[in-house]
Amino acid sequence: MILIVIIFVTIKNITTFVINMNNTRFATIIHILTLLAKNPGEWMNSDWIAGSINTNPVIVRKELGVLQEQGWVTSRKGKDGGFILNISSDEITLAELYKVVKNSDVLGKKNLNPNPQCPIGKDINKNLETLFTETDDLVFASLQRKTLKSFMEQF
Amino acid sequence: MILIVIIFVTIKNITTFVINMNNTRFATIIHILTLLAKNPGEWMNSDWIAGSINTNPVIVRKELGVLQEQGWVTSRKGKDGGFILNISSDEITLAELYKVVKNSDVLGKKNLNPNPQCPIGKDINKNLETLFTETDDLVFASLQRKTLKSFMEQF
DNA sequence: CTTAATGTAACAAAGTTTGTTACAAATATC
DNA sequence: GATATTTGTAACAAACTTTGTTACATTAAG
Repeated sequence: MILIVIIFVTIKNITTFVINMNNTRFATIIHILTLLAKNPGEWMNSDWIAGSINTNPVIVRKELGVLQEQGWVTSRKGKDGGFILNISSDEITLAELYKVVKNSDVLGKKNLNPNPQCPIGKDINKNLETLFTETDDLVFASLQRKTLKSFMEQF
Repeated sequence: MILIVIIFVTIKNITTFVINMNNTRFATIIHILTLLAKNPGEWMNSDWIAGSINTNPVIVRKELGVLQEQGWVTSRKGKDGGFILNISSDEITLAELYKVVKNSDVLGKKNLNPNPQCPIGKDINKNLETLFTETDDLVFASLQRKTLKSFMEQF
């Protein structure tokens, strides 16, 4: 008995139906900080870090620039240069990390100009704002209870 | 017995994960459903709905297609056609709405191929998965306590 | 038959994120 | 001082997402 099953599936324009927000920045900076926290006092360079994450050293340096602005990291140029953690890992909460890379609300964005002459359109964004803020606050509160140290100690 | 299965799948532009929802789909579908809930028994057409949201009717019909798949909405073609709510608004939680539109974690996507020879890289995605899931569950639990009805009654 | 509406494919435009190249500036070591 | 190495950053390119648009087949009412 020969059963030949040919399943031919063509999926077109899949992005129309799939919500995708692509952003690895949280994953990237927590990876960087975990590496630095695990290697205190060592000047780790962007090439090495990029090799661990499997990304580009320039991306790593850009993110490290952000982390320096927060005062969490110090850099040293030149030979044997690199980056070290500038603060104890239990002084950084994941909420602070999230804040650094967050660029929209958890539930997304509001539509820009709902119709002010429609009873729903008139108030939708005010009511969404309440809902979106409440949801974000919940995430923040949870992340505030977690530190880089506790994350790092899992490794 | 010989079983030959040929699965030929052409998938264009499928992507994987996301950080913050950087889009308006949640706002759009909750707007649509609020309109329908506020006008029970009325066949509202996509043009009218689009006018309230201030977007394109085709976008609205696409989203309404998704809502129909959930069984929440019924459509009628032709003259005097349109859409009505097919279920009581207190039977739809915002968690269900979110699920329809969400395809990524709140904290974003993971880096794809962290270095398995690095102690951090080796385990980072496993540990991020735990954190990401916990955060998502929190959001989901909160939204599960809210219904379309309670949202709609604010207007 | 005409008019009006959904359903959906295909494409276009706009926007965002990630990766790359290039090079100046800084620093350690010889 | 010369050399090698590393950060800092701008400018650009590539890849990917999201939203909007056009077009038209299908359905239904009158």
